[in-house]
Amino acid sequence: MNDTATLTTPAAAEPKTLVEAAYNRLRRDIIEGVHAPGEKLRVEHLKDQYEVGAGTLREALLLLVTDALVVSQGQRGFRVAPISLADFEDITRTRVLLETEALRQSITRGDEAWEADLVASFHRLSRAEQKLAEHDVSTTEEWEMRNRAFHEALIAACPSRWIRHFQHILYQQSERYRRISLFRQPIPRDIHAEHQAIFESTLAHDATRATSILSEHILRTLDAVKRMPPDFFTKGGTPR
Amino acid sequence: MNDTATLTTPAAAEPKTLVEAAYNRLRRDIIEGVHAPGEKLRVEHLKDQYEVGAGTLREALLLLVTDALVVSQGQRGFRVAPISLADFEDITRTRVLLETEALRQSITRGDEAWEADLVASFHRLSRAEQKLAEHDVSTTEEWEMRNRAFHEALIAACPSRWIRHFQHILYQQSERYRRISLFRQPIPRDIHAEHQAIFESTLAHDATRATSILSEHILRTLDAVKRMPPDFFTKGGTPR
DNA sequence: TCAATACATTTTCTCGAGATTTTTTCAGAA
DNA sequence: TTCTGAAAAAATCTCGAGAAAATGTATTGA
Repeated sequence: MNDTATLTTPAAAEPKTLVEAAYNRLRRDIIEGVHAPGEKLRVEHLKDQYEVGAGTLREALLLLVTDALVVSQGQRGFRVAPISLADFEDITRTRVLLETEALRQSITRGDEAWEADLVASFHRLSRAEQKLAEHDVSTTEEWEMRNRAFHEALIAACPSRWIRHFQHILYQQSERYRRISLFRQPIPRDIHAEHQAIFESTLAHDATRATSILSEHILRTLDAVKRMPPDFFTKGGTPR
Repeated sequence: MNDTATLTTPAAAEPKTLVEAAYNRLRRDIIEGVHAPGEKLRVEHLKDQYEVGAGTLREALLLLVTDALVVSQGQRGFRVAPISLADFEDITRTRVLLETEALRQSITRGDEAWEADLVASFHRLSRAEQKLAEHDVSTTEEWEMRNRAFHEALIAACPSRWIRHFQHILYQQSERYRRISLFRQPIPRDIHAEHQAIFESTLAHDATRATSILSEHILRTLDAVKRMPPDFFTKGGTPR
């Protein structure tokens, strides 16, 4: 897709090296909660599980530090980044700050190609939400992907690579929280209506309204997590 | 200093592993322009220069990808992140967005300890600027450190680790631009007056005024870089 | 002269083993 | 019983050599 890889995650497209492959698999497993928050990541064990050498796995773990999904502590190895309510609140509010600004710029600068892509990705998301409403649980994974694609399409016309880069990292973080906490719950809010409202006001170039709804949309997830049992974060999330 | 290393750069304090040591030295050299933007970073050559093994240097380079000071391209090795006017403009504007918000929160939430630290770091910066005004060029390095410390002290009371984290990365980036382009030039603007204005309005809890001046302060550097010769960025900066 | 293919060199990527460091275990003393 | 400290175990960090890939060069044919 793009070759100027200044600010794209190292292995955005398809992995060409073993490090990138291991990085992708590890990232997925961490976001999906296979490796619980705070869990120690022992190279000796993981290298067999992911079928790579020790050095290779180390490099993959180092790349995950970039995304703040893994923390490395001096001479004491690696650990899955811990979670906390305070951290999620921080992530959410910073996301609001960046994503609303990005959307504002996107609406101002977006051309027809951007609009077309946005329409397409909203359509794909709507279909997934339709299936989800019919209690077709198998499409949850697909919904996650399309939800992410929709949020990225909204701000795709924002000219700031840095804002998009930071947004990407924060979205990834919030996805981890969402999956760990709400994975199995049927989605209670009428998310589709929220998406539609964001979509329509964006297409209408109503930046004030669009950013306002997007802001509430993101913040609502925070309320949902706040309603989790109080001991949820101390226990490090729900294991599989 | 802090042990909860969730969002701190891996080797913030003193390096305890060879990887961190090499990472620190490499980062300094890139920021200071020893390795020019776009330059290819060959592991085989650099491992002798930095006196570590090949694998170790690879890991250090991977860590630098975190800071977006190095880009890795699939199977084609590492490169110093390129520079461009567009990128610097992006960095600067994003910095304004984050740093003003951080300052606003800092002013709201800051306690007496924060104020005391701020007074101290402003004092240290003032002394350095005094020496600089007396054409004592040897203190430029010290001024860089204290300028950074002052900007960090301003937002130290901002409760958002993520905003501070992103600000840290962006400051590092802009430092690279500033050093590559303006290192030898005597600083033309009356930066001390700007710093003093920011400092005083912050202490007075005048968030509107403080963020406004900070905003202009950061943007002024952009104007300075814009006045560089047009072929500056295509040539990849001024080598030593 | 130019283009295309094949070869040779360089560089990156990968792996396993040795050296340090951290963590755990366990015996002995207070 | 509880604490201390040393030895054992485990894990991390580091390094150099071999395999895979990319780049550069030369040769061949049109």
